[in-house]
Amino acid sequence: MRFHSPAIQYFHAVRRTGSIRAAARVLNVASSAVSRQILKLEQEVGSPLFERNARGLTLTTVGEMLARHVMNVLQDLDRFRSDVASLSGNWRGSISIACIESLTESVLPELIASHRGRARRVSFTLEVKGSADVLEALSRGEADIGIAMALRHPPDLRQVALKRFRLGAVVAREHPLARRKTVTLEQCLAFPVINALPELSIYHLLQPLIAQLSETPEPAIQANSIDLMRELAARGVGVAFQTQLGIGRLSRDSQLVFLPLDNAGSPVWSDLGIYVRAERTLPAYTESFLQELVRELGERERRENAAYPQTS
Amino acid sequence: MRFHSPAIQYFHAVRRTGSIRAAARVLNVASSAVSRQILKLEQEVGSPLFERNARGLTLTTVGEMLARHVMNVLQDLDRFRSDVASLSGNWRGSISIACIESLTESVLPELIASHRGRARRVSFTLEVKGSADVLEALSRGEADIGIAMALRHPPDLRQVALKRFRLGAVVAREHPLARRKTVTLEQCLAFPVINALPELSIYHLLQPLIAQLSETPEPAIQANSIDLMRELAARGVGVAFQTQLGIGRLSRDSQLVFLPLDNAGSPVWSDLGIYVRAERTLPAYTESFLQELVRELGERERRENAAYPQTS
DNA sequence: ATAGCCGTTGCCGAAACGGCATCAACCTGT
DNA sequence: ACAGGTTGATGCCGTTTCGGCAACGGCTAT
Repeated sequence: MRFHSPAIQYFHAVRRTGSIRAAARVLNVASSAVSRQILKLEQEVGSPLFERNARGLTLTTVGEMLARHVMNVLQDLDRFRSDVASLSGNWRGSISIACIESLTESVLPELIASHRGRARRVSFTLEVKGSADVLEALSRGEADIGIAMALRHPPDLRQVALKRFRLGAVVAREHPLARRKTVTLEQCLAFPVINALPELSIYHLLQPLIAQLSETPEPAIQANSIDLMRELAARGVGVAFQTQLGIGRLSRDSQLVFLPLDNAGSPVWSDLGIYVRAERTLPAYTESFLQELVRELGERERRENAAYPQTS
Repeated sequence: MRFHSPAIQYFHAVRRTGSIRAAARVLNVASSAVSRQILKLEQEVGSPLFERNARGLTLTTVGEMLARHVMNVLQDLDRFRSDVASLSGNWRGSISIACIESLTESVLPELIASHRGRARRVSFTLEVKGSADVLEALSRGEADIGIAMALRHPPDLRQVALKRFRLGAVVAREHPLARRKTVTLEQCLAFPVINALPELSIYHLLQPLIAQLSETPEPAIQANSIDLMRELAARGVGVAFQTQLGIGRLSRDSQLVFLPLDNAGSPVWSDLGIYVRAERTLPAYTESFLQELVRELGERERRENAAYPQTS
């Protein structure tokens, strides 16, 4: 089903790999063929699409415009293909998800397992990144669905849903704070804390609050892995900070306790956004999974806010 | 700038014309070439795209899916082209509008004249149709912007804006009703009325109200042209019904009087929708005009509702 | 039956495509 | 400064694809 000019796919491959020869290797054709198609494209557009650097190619402004168009075409072609396939009962396809680490502990595994139980023919590609990288992967067409902290998103992305979860302290069951219902930041800083490094968005949520405090907390542990921070907290090393999304299993085993943060009487929110490329219609199977994802996150948001009502 | 496989454009032409030979004439190629490209497409999709009837071709279900994809591709290609052109200062393009008759008297002419004054390189194609036909032309990709009565629109269209205007009676200056501020339907029916035929949406707005009345009005004049009905009213033939949108000029000359309809104390609304194909990003110059259109209609809506406040 | 339109097919020349070998330009490590 | 590797571009040539012409069979309306 290749009824689009080879130039389109060649251009797409060159953009992704950043090199004509690398693209040729991926495409299993001679590099000269790729080079010629790119030259032909540039001649027809009437403007160079790449800047020829010594080490590979970089998109020009016009090139980026064409990249957008080509991405729209290829993604819509995918949708068309899946539409045709689902017509003959072949409900199959592949969904690529880019998300931040908070989702990996319980939300995504459970959701995908349940979805695969119903639709075996849908395969998944999962990539864990920082929030900014999630949005960029989405923009570059390397993922279908993105889940990230709700930063300001570029206009080529569409925010499908926005869910807010309470940020809280995570401590071991035996920790002195474990009996409280909520904690303030000051109370936490009396103990060793496990801080997030700046590459995690938790850092940017907490830093302004810490800066407001008079005393500077003693440095304890800094890490860039939510998973690692959680395991450290479980072993009583200190107080970690995250949303309840990431501690489902350990919390069930009663090893960890989640204590919502109380910042001068008001909760500290962590906003999670679900994103999709704006200029795109999703294949039916992707749209279906997306709906489940939104529903599940909404359900968790509701449950947590019921468990820890704002007036506490 | 033809970097898409000829099959795409051939398919598009065949879908529009409904015949291979007609498409070949439009494309200035031999019919055999078109036939072969269609056959090749069907082979690669693995399913027939057209039903070969004795008199031309009709899309199959798969064919309609491909038509959607091809429309997305070609419309997005247009946007890309205009993006590139506007980069080098060539702000040019063409906007195709399908709208109902109410807009032709004053809204569209003024808006287009003013827009052309600023952007000479943008050309317009205007087609006046019934509301249902406006939506269909939009779905079929034959228009960029559609203005129609706000019916239930198909999911492949996006309602950019919804403006409501009061339906009213239109009478000549000398008409006995002309001194009133508002009128009821019964008051109008005491005089000869100029009815809309069912192909006009005004018919469907008024018919339910007329049906509620005890007496059946005597038939006077029925017409399917808003323009004609207005001119008849101006000559004192009877009472016509429409929104104030269509009587700008004659009203300024004080030949016509607009009397908002009062139906048991509440106004009769005529909802006007502005539509665009959903799976599409508009070229910058089209988007720009669309914004002006929405703003202008919003302005008129505001002005009229101020002139005839609901509590009258 | 005839004339006209329809889509399809065989044939052939023209254009486009891809592979191979080669070139000049550039970066990198010594 | 030099050699080795990598980059994209180009000339040559066989293969594939495309498009025009003419003819064929199927269908409709007169």
